[in-house]
Amino acid sequence: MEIFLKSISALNDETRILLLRFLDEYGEVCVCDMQESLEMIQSRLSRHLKILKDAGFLRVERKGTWAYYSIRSPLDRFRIEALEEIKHLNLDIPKLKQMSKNGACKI
Amino acid sequence: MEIFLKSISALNDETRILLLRFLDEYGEVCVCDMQESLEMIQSRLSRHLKILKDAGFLRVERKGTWAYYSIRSPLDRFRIEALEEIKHLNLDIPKLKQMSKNGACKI
DNA sequence: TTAATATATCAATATATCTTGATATATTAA
DNA sequence: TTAATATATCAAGATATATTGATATATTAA
Repeated sequence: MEIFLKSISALNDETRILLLRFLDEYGEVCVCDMQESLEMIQSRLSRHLKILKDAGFLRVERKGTWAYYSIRSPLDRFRIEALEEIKHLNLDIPKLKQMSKNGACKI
Repeated sequence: MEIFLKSISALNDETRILLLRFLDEYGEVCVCDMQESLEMIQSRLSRHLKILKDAGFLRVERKGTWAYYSIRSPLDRFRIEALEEIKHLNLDIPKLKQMSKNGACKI
């Protein structure tokens, strides 16, 4: 599918809108911390992160066992405006729980 | 639904992407001409036009029996960028058939 | 290499959206 | 007002997408 159409269908989901807002807020977050913070089961989270990455919104960096996701940079103007609009939605952003620090993550 | 989310779900359909591109190309077009040009049955066309209008992309002006649709102006930056992206998709735009002129429209 | 943890993918069901044909409403002209 | 044309909405089945639990793969440490 064309990348713009992919972006649109990626944005067309409340879970993914929240993921974008969350990462926009906290920067670089590992999957296990997202599971805790957003209270999502792993398969669901992983699926949506992949869709956002394939649509050009996210980048991943692996550090050992963990995968750290963040908003890709630089973004094109369409995606920048989309993130701007998402910011204006005034969503409730869950607090970031950093289980990965001090090795407390046992997921 | 929030207007931005409406825009996203409005864009998440190939038929509507084509309608936007078509109106971006030809300006102000009446529904009966769109039916002819795009070879869509009336109910389908009407449904998609309503979704695009409710999402803030289109405006309608009634002139007698006919309803003329066009891209709304001014548009916010997100929608401008979206239209720009759609332009770059290089879609095949059907020729405009103006049956409404000279009263030839008998749909 | 093995065990433990983290992440990705698969398959089935549930949910949402599109298309179509039928019907309802609106406008104009006779 | 009635007839004709244009547009909008409704309801049903068809199609696409999301969620979930199960399973597969990858990485690290012992």
